[in-house]
Amino acid sequence: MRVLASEITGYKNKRVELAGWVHRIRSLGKISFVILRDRSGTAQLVLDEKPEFTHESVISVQGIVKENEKAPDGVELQVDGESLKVLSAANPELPIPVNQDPKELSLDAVLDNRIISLRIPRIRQIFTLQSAILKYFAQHMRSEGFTEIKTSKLIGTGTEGGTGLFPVEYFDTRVYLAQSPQFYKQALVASGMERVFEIGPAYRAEKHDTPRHLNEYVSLDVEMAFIESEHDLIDLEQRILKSIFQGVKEDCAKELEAWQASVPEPEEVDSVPRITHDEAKEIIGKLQGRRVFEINPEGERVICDWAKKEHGVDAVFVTGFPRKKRPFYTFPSGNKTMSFDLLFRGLEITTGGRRINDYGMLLETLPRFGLTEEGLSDYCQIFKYGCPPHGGFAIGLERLTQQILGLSNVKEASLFPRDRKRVRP
RNA sequence: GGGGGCGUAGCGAAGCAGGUUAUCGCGCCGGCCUGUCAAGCCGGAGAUCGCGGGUUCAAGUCCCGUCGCUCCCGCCA
Repeated sequence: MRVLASEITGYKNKRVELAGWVHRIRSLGKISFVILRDRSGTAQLVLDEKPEFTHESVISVQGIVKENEKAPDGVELQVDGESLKVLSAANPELPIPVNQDPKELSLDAVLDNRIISLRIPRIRQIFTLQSAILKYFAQHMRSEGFTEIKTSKLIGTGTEGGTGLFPVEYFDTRVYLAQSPQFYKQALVASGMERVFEIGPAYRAEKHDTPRHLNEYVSLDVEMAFIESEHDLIDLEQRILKSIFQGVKEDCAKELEAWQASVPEPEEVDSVPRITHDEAKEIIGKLQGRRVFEINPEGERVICDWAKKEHGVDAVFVTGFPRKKRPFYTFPSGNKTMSFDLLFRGLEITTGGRRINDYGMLLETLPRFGLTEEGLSDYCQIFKYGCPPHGGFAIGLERLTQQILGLSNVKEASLFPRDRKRVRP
């Protein structure tokens, strides 16, 4: 019966089968050591002959688990040569090394050879951690009575004015890839679900090419009824982040350690300051010694450094964005809005806010953004027949992953990133 | 969309006051080796120097164009 590499310690002096990829071969002639890798980790095999297989071939072996202080983990598998099976031979000329530190590899080499680079333990850890984020996000949402939804990614019109749309040929008409599930999650709140969340792709046809942009990313979307202001949403996001961070800390201790990374403690999440857009500009201006008109990426880093120093946490909620900086559906508050961003370790990972839920207010607002009721008739329908006050936000999955691990490029946090030039593999 | 940097073997790099056969590490192939831990030692193969054009007796090296990558800005999650 097959056991996992990480489990053999529990099978001392027993006969077991291991199966996996050949991670490393150290042949000394009459004795050879092979590091076998499977989803759980690695184990050392001892062979009495020179291996005939190549690195990264998939093999299965049987043997007795023996204790030996000279073995890497104190135990190793003394392989019964007869039992060795090469299940799938790998070409010896690997495009990139799997058993070396990937820090030396260029991002291009890693992404061009994605199928192979994901075998590199350190790289696969990124996605183990990302999986934990997804798990604890969904778990937390359910614990607060949110319904998980999956909405169409083919839409008739855009929602996030300003951001580009990818046109899609749809029979004899043209539709677009959704920039966000914005309209649908609002519609479902109004449908009576009250609280919904969606984990799904979002598409942005921006020609940006930066270490923090993807043209396709995974959005952790939340929308909730019966709120009064963005502060209810910030409270919710803090609870979500605490769950995610605690879960990641429990499940991914190994990954965090390997990456020399850490997640904020619950007290730190609780102490993330909430400052207005105007206050943020003032603080950044003071620290940079010049007037600040917009919060640019450098400003985002500066304000997070400030939060770290003043509040002991490397994150900040920025509220009160001016109306013209936010989409038309954002609930106004004077010439500001009930909206917020979350900057985490110098990068924006969330945008959200209360939405306009009053039909009349919406109709008044549309012209200010050059929009018409006719052009947004489906959307306007949501508010015609009773829609509670509500709001929501979205967390960028890859960005959150990137910031937790300190990755230098968000593409590293996407299994198969799509950017301006890359549509493969 | 604007600006900077870089393209040399499968991977990572050196060579760039122009000058014989383009160098190093890892990997790969062959040999030796019974306790390896990025094993070690010996030998070997592997490069149209991104592509196109130009200057020159001579171009990886200089000039122009082009493609690709990368970083910064704008915009966003």
